[in-house]
Amino acid sequence: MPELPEVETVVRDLRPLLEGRTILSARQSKKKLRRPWKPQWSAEVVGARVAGLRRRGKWILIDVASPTPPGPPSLKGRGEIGTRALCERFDSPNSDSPLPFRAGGVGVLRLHLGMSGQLTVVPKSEPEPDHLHLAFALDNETELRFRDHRRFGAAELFTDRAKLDAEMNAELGPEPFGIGASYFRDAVTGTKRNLKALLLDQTVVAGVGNIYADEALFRAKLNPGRTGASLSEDECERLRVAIEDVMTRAIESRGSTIRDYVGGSGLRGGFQNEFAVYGRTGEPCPACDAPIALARYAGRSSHFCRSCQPLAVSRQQKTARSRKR
DNA sequence: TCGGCCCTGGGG
DNA sequence: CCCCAGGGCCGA
Repeated sequence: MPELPEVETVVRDLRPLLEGRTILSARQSKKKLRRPWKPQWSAEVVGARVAGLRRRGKWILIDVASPTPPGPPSLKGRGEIGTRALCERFDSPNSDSPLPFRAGGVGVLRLHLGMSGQLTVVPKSEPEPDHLHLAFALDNETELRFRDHRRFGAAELFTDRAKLDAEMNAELGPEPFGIGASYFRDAVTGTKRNLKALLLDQTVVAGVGNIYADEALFRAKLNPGRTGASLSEDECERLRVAIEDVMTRAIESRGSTIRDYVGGSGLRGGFQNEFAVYGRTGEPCPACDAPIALARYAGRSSHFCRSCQPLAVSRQQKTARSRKR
């Protein structure tokens, strides 16, 4: 489901709700995610303070100050948490004594929303939804909930932040904002893969998924089936700008909600109302009224305008060009 | 480099 | 029943 704009919206929503808060207890469902949360991680994060929220590509990164290992003995090796003693010990608003964190100890909670993940902060009184996988209590009234009905998501805890960042930078390309023009041109023209596959490849640019690949290709007036190697320098630049542009606009609209997606406080996105091509098969192209076409590239549905995004330069265009010269 | 697969649920 | 879905991994 969620691509970069949706994940960014979740992070922005949750930042003020989570930063500085202490995780008081944790519980998890029995069903496994694609990358499952290990029960021992619950014990490790309880008592930890949320130091910050970040996004890298489609990944959500929650930096937490590690709980102290010596802590209360009852904490160790417990999968099930949530005792009153913990609440009182760590959440006393009057206590300004520093929490017993290991010096310099930092961990990162890394989440991926897969196709159907939702990460929200809600009142505990809200009825528990289906497919809830993880819940972290923040105080007596509020909890952070991660649900994912298709279970393609991921929730993991890493202890070495620098190592995790290095690993992610090795696996992911640059963020779509301010991509170097020469980097992008080389990445595109150096392969015979088609443009749709290129945009979906997280090592080329991080964060683009099926919706925004189609929308960016429409804005750049490029056919998803074109090979990277076939692009001119000018076309590469159009695509680079289109990606940045569509991502920026989508974030401004709080992402797109088609089925499941909600932001960190449960709000739906709004960019689905601005789709030019995605999910609009057969409807008129916003630029030329030709019906939007549907084809399959890189195993994914691809929506585009055959007239605005021609696969090959048409005879008419060739003629027009030669006349110009 | 590509299809198949991991899941659940909704719609035709 | 069939096919489809904002993603990504793994094996031919």
